[in-house]
Amino acid sequence: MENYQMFFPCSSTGQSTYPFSTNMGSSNAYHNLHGESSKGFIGLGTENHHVPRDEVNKQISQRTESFARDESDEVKPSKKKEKKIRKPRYAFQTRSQVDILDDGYRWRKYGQKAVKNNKFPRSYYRCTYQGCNVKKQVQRLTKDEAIVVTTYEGMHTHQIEKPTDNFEHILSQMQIYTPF
DNA sequence: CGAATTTGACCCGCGC
DNA sequence: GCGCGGGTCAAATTCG
Repeated sequence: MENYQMFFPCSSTGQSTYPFSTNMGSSNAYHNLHGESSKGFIGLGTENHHVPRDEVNKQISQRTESFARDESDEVKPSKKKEKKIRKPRYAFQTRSQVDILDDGYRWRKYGQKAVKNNKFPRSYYRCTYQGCNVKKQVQRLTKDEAIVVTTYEGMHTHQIEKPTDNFEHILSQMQIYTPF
C-alpha cells in the first residue's frame, strides 16, 4: 500500500518487467512468462515446478461446520469423493519489487503463512466482490527474491471495479485466454 | 464508523 | 496415530 507508487516505475526505477505497467512494458512481462513456463497462464497452474517439494497441488479443503458461509458454497462436504474437485489454478511468475500486483480487482487479505522452503511468507487474498469467490496467493521465491509468483484460483463473475484504462483492456484479454 | 489488514489459532490431508 | 505443512477463520487492530 505504501509502495503503491512503485508500481509505476516509469520514472524512477528505470525499466522493469512489471506485468501491467505501461503499454510497452507489459509485453516484456508477458514474454517473460511465456519463456519461463512455456505456456504462460494458458496452461494449468499445477506446473509449479519451480518450487521444490511443492504441495500446492493439494485440493482445496472445505470447511464443514460453516453455518452461515456466504450464499452458496460450491462444494458440499461429507460426500463427493468420486472425483477431486480441485479447481484449476493459474500461476504467474513476474519479476516485481512489490508483492501486490494490482490487476484491477479489489482484494482482501485473509491470511499469511510462512512457506517451508521459503523465507518469505505467502499471502492469501480473496476478491471482495459479493458472490465472487476468486482467490489468489502471492509468494516470493527465496531463490530469487525478485520473482513473485501469483497464483489465481477461480474466475471472476463480475467486471473490474477499477477502470484503470489500460489495465482493463489487458484484463479482458486475460479472461478470454482462460480455458473456462 | 465502516472496511481492510494483521495475526494467532484452528482445521485438514498426508506422510511417517 | 501423530506430527508437519499448508490453508482459512475470526477477533483485534489499523486505516481511510
